[in-house]
Amino acid sequence: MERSALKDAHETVARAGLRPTRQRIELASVLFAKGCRHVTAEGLHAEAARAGVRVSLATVYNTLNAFIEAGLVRQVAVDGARVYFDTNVEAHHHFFDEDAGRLEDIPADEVTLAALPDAPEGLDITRVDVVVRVKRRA
Amino acid sequence: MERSALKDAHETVARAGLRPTRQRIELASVLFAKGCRHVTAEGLHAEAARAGVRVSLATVYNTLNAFIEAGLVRQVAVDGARVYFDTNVEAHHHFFDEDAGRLEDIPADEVTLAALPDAPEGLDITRVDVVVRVKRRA
DNA sequence: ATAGCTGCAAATGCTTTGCAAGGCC
DNA sequence: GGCCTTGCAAAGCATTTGCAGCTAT
Repeated sequence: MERSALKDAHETVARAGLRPTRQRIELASVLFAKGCRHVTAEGLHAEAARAGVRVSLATVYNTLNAFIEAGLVRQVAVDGARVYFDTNVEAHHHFFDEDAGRLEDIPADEVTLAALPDAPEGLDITRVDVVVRVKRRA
Repeated sequence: MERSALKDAHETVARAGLRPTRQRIELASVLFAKGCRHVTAEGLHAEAARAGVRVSLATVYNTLNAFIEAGLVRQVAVDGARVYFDTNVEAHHHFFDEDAGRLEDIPADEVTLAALPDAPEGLDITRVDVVVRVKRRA
């Protein structure tokens, strides 16, 4: 872990209005080090451990939930069994590989929604998620 | 529960290649009685109980899973906390009310996907799900 | 100092499973 | 009769929470 990565992570956490604790900074630096990613809590915990970062799984959950609230990451639900956390908070969509249980980004401009119905009375649209489910060719 | 509804349900179950047991027939008749619906296992269990149908929650899960396998219902994952079962297996999309945790169908022809990327190498698209998230107006 | 975090372990909530008893062909 | 299904209770997972101790400001 380079010094600059930790410094950036510190800034990211602080600017999000969260107290920059050791755990949050280190998790942020693992999370945002390599571009956009899709991780599970368990996965991030394992990766952090591999990087020599000591954090409890409960803290990983608490931290990810705090990051969601702060708008640093987004939650993606595709298969009911587990929740994915997406470091890309820009408008975009997903491929979901049903065999591997893996998510992959689709840039927003590669999906065009030509028509969309109005939201039911009294409700506003907050987001439109498109999930393209894919499978190994038979 | 009318006799004809149970007879229809019996036929539905049998035609799907499942053994038409009392529980499956009764659950099918509750499930398919009123057009398209979105239920949780717990919800169906409660509704069945209200209709005087005795079934264990475990059997509701087993039955719904059997129905999925048989193509009678479809699973919808929108919020990670619970799984919804959709009696509409035709192509269509969903509104998801984040406040109420309720799903509502959007007919396939009200959403137009003008552009869609190719699936990654070696994978085929099995389905495209569009979820329009809505919220009470602030 | 003090309000907010962390870690552990226990609790929770949804879903599945093991196994004996019962039902369908 | 034989195999599949049911029901109950217990197990299993992913996630959350209670609480005592620690840490950033």
